Amino acid sequence: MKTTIYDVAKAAGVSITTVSRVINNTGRISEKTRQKVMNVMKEMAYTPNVHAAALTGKRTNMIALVTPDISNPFYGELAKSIEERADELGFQMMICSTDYDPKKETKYFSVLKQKKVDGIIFATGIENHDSMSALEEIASEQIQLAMISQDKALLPMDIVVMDDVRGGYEAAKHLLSLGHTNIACIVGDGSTTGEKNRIKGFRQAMEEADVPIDKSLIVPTRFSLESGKEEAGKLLDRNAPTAIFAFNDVLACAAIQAARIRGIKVPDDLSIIGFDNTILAEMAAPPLTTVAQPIKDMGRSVIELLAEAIEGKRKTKQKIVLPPELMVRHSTSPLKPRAR
Amino acid sequence: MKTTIYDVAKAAGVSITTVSRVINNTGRISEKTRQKVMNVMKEMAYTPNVHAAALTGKRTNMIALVTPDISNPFYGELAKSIEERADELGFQMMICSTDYDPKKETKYFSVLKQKKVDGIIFATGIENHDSMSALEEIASEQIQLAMISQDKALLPMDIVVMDDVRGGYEAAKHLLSLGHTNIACIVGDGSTTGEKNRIKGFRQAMEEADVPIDKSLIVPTRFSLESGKEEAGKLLDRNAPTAIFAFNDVLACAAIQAARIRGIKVPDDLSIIGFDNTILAEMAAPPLTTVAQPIKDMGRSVIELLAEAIEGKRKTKQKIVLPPELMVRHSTSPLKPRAR
DNA sequence: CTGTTAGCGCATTCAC
DNA sequence: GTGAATGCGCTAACAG
Repeated sequence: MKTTIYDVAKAAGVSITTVSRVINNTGRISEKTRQKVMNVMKEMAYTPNVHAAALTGKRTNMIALVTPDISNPFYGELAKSIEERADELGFQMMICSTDYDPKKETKYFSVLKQKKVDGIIFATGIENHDSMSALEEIASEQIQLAMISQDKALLPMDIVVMDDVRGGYEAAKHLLSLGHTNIACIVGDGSTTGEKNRIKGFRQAMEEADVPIDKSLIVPTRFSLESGKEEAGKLLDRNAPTAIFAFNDVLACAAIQAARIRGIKVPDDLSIIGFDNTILAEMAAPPLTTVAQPIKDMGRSVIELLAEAIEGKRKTKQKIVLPPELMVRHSTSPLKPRAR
Repeated sequence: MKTTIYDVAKAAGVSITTVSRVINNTGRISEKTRQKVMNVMKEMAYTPNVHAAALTGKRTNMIALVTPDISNPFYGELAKSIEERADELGFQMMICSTDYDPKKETKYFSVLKQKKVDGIIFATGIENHDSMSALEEIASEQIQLAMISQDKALLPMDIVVMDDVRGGYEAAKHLLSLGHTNIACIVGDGSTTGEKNRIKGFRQAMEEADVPIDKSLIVPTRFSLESGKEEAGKLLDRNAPTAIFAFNDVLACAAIQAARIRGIKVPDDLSIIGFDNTILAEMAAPPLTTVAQPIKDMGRSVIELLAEAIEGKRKTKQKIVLPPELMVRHSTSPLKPRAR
């Protein structure tokens, strides 16, 4: 049978209180009995029952990552970086993939409350109204909250984001420096804070360079490969931009494909810059020039903030903004004098 | 404060047993009191404390997915398909990314035991010897085990794999049907059952076609993009295969890049076929012809098997073998008469 | 059909 | 320094 604290206590000739104390390193115990208990625990291969501990109010060491889609490389890489650091800090991670479904979101909040996770990291906005009330209960139960890669927390929580304004700015700047002025943007549905900020940065750079922005060159998509190909295709048929700023690597790949079908050469006839720097950027042909999000750092930062909050080391919420980094590869090139 | 089963019982004017019964749908209760209790629970927004329940031996509804690397699209997509079905079946999923580190593996096994997860799905082989003893304890504690995409279970467990022999066979067959005979294979370190079987299938097809196999055309890699590019490059410099069978999509992309650098056109001068059919296959330029693993089905199948085992519906272990599917895209083409 | 009671394994006052 | 006793919230005999 499973060995309990009683078994250990008996074998060590002490009370369960003493055993509990050496486990949690609380109270005062003589070095001698501590050693004895430790040895017995090792011999019996004793591991405390987490649920019994949780029942008395102890932490569960579980955190949850709420993400729209783990199969998306960006979230996959994010999850990995969080998991790595979480493991080091002694936390296990539950994955909640909402699949952009508000119902699933709400449902998950309910189980997270039940499971008494120590903290939750949102890699998605919280869109659903029903979710909000569930979330408020969660917050009132001492469960710590944090948000990553989004900046629309409706409740007080720690936040880690990248400087999207600067990201958009640098992307535009790069293209401008190569001589491009006829630049299109392939965006998503425009709802996320990230997108809005990227556009803002883009505008800023264009204004500084005194290049007017043609609104017909800003094309929305559903953030998917299919949708990206379609919209990029229409764009290329309609206008003739010499450069495209895609708001993520998937859309950049889509643009490459759309160009390819039309016999437009990247980067010779058309420069394309992506965003995120996921594995796709390396894989693409040609390899993608892209604005890198510091995924690893972002992941580490959130979980560290969250851990601090869980341990009660800090009561004030914090916001960390990390800088983007331009990765120049081979999908962008100087504007050719007689291009298109 | 958190509302407990006592609060509900009091408010409903019944005993906690009755409440427990309606929660778990056990025993016989009059429809009337059941309704009453249900209403009260809803009004009070009561959710049972999972830990208290677990303490009495009830299931935790937690399962764990042990994977080498969730940031790898293949495992990401696998995780997603498992999570989706798990959610439907009422299970939450913990992610354990071992990062190919035996120590982390062992450590995870220990916490999984503590947490009393209902079941564990291995998407990795179990390599570590220390892990084995930990695993045996786990198995002895009623925790159900399953393995996916690998077939080297050291303990009895349910298994879901793809027919890799056939996958290798179909890849070779496809290339042969296009007229290729000078075919190279880019493999990994050769350790997994999947690889061995793919080679086996490849050999089989070649033999049937009476095409001799040149062993120098089988090049090992570390399964990474970098390593793949390097080895593919050496291969192309050294021999001059007209086709390459890469053992996963990452390696296929690597081969495309290596060819590109050398001015070798895909698929005109060189046909390349991948394996897995991850998002990379769609993204690649040209889009990759590849042997699709039925990731979604595989994921669904394991979790369903596991759930059955957890619910005790079946005592005998089962093995499901799913068929691969050839996805013809644009990275392969008929051998040109005067090619290279 | 419903209620009483005794644990599940552990943390935590209080005493000693 | 150490231990006995109590309760965390729930399930499962056992009685009615």
